[in-house]
Amino acid sequence: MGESSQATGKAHLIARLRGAGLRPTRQRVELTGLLFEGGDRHLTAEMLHEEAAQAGIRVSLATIYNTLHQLTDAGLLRQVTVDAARSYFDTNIGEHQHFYLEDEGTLIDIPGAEIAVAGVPNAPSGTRVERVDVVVRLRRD
Amino acid sequence: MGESSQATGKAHLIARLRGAGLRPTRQRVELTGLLFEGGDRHLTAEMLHEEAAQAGIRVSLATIYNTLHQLTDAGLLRQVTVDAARSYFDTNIGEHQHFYLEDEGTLIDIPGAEIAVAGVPNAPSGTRVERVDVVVRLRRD
DNA sequence: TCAATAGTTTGGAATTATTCTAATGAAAAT
DNA sequence: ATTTTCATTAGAATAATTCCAAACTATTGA
Repeated sequence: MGESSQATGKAHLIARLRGAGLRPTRQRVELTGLLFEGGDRHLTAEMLHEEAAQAGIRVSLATIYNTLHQLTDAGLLRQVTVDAARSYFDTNIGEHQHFYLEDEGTLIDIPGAEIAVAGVPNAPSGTRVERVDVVVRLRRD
Repeated sequence: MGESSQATGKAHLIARLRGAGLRPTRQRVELTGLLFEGGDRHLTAEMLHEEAAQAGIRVSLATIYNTLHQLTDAGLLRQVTVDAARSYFDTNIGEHQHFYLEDEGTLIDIPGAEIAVAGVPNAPSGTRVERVDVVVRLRRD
């Protein structure tokens, strides 16, 4: 019963997908459920695939990739490039930056208000700044 | 004559490799020559391999990768992660940041003095900050 | 100087993340 | 209900990178 604000907010998810111009297919609804109903998350395609499997959701890896990219293009996810080996997708699309724990491959958000980059030179002519990414790389000591 | 500061500073290259604890093999000397005798550069393994080929240097791609990583570990190169698809290696190891032209996959240095990051929170306990990377992503407009 | 040792290079196979493809299935439009 | 459009899927294909075992080279010590 009672579909609390988070759990199983299916209608909400469907609206979200529609808003992004995406058909609310079974797979997309279930994946966006996993993605957006657990606070801020940083996941790779493999991680999401695994999580879907655990949850009993049948989705191919190809669809995982498709969906992650579509959501990214729609501005509902942000792709984070910190490790050449894999791509992370961040469900937090607000302004913020990251700590990256290189030893474990873990990302931690740094709220946008706390951090500031000063002195960025003008973008070369013919280009515009799309985003400024800050990655604070950490090592266990 | 004296081997001007740049051109054909073979002895210099050998000393550099020795200093890094690496045997000055033919391949390493030639590759470090390409890397360090042309100012600040940003290259991928494939780019260096190609460049070596052009210069008539016979080296396998495996050795290119080995050498790039060894030089990186020795602190003579800095690996730059801006694109999930490939790794760049930067011959400028001084403090600086980068513009990244996403449309062309090109990196441009931003001198360290010009840019500053303020408000980085303390590193979580048990970790230390290894480096703060700033990437200003550009798009053609 | 030369053999013994330790470290290096190499081609090709192997691995890994990701993308592509063509066929099948499902949602939207008529 | 049917057609049209878009999505999903398994598996093949790609691309960057790493691994491997054999062949080679620098260094060391007699």
